[in-house]
Amino acid sequence: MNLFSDIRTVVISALETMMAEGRLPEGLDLANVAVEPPRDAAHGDMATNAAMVLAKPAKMKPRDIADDLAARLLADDRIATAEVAGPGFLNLRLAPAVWQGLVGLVLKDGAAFGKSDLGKGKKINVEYVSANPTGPLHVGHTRGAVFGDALASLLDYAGYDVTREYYINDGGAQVDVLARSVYLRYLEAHGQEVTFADGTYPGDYLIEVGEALKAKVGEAYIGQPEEVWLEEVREFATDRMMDLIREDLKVLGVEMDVFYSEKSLYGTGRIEAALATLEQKGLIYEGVLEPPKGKVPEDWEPREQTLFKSTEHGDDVDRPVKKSDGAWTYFAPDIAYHYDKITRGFDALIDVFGADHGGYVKRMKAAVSALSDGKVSVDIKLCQLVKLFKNGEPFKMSKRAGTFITLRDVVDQVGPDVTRFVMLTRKNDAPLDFDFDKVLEQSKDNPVFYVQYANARVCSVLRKAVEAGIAVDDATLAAADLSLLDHEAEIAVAKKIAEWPRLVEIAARTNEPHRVAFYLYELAGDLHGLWNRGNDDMSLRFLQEDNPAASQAKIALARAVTVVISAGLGILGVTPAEEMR
RNA sequence: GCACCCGUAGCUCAGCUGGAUAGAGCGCUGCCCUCCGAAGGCAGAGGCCAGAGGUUCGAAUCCUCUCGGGUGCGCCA
Repeated sequence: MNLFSDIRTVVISALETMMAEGRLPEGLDLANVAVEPPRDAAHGDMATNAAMVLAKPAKMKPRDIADDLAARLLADDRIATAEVAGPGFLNLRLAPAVWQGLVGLVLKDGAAFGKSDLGKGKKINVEYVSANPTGPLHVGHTRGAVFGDALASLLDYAGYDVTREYYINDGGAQVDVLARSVYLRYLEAHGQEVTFADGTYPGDYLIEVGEALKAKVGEAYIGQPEEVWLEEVREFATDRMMDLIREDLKVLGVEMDVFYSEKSLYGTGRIEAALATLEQKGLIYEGVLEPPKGKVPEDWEPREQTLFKSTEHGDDVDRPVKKSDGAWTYFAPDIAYHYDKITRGFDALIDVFGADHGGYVKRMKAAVSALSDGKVSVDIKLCQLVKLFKNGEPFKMSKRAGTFITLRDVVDQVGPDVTRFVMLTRKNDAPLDFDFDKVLEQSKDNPVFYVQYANARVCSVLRKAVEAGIAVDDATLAAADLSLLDHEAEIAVAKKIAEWPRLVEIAARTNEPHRVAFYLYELAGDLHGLWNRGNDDMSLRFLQEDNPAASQAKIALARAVTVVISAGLGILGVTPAEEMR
């Protein structure tokens, strides 16, 4: 249900009739005909650019097309007025009954209002977080986790078949470092003095892992060389770390469908298979890369290695998949992993990375393009840094000083709902300021509070209505006489609600869940605005003394707002508040 | 040096994947509460959309160049 696409259908069929009747040339391309809300509400409810888009190919004046079209559109009883304006816009006003009816529809459809079939059930894979299993998640991961999770929910809402996935980097050198660090903690648990050299993880969170290892193997590894224990300690430690990470994600309300192990790609022929596929396409060769321009690494020397011809798929230089010593580079299992996603039948892939991985975007796109012959789309979303503040003062993080902020720290202090909402109040590619005090402030400039407060206000009205003996269940409200919603301020709120399905589609098309957060802020603002007008004008109050019919109509509108707020917050993974405390 | 992201009100940021007179919050200015819907409300000022070209009916949005900021840049992950 999307009023804008409904009206667009009316416009398109009118244009087709005009073509059939010879008023327009046959075979015009109508793809660019749009029906949108005008920037200025004074222009009407909807505007179509049809006349301007078609003027040139039809070799006609925009006004002539618009006049003809206007007359035909007026035949639809939903359309009250159609006026030609400006360079050839056709501004439409809809009958009040359309907006009033919409309120009833929202109450009938509930959370389904706004759902879209945009995705047409296509399989889409959203990979996010994918933090190394070497420690707890920190603030930077938090943003990626929230963004990816909200994006996945948004796409689900927009009709995609979504898989949420986490890639565990458990195959590289960093998990060896983890194993050695845990080994030190293990020795420490046995009462030995240990020092943490550079290149090990000194974090306290490994103490209990060392103790757990002691409980498991006793003294078996003491004084033994790495060959004896490295592999088992590595597995033991990464399992522990993944438990920790899963716990962190759970606290934030993130639930993955798939945890995919990098290690599972090694020794199973999968990396070889992926690269063989590239080789068949003539995209693998032995060669020597040019040194990077500008800042040349001091120890740079030309070496022959196995390269992927990523330049044939839009990259700037070819990328090594094997080191000069014959071992795989990090890129090789990544190629295999994405090949695996392709073979699992996904129509589209999304990777959510930190902004510091911006340099890998082109090569990953090249790999997926090559492996799928361009059939599988990849979008790579980069999340910018989170800058922490405490009461307006920058909050510097330092591992050594112990002021390292983890996901758990943030959630413990402000709760999962606030954390998630705030993380989505900026575009993913814009840096985000997160102030521990301001996000908990109960004021209008805190969007989290403002949206929650709107919902809570309506809940309060519903409670009071029940006390007054007025039935306010959704079925009753949907059946109320909604024609009583005749004030322009009330209609304006209904119009805002009508934008919801359209916004969902735009946000899903652009993979930008922050748009949902901004929309909810505007919708909440409209509700607060109507509430405030009730201060001056008693007739605009939701609860009308001794007038159950009017109360039900007005409460239906308020309730419709919360239906949309709930749906939107649901996408963001935020629980709507029923009262503020 | 190259690539990617960014540059919009004093500040923090939206801006419909090309639409009409570019928006919001904060801050600023002015007005408004003797309880019952003020954890505020109403109104106002504030802009060369970094700059210059181009594409077209139409550009903050697309293309090119310049300036300014961030990030990344052979075998690390």
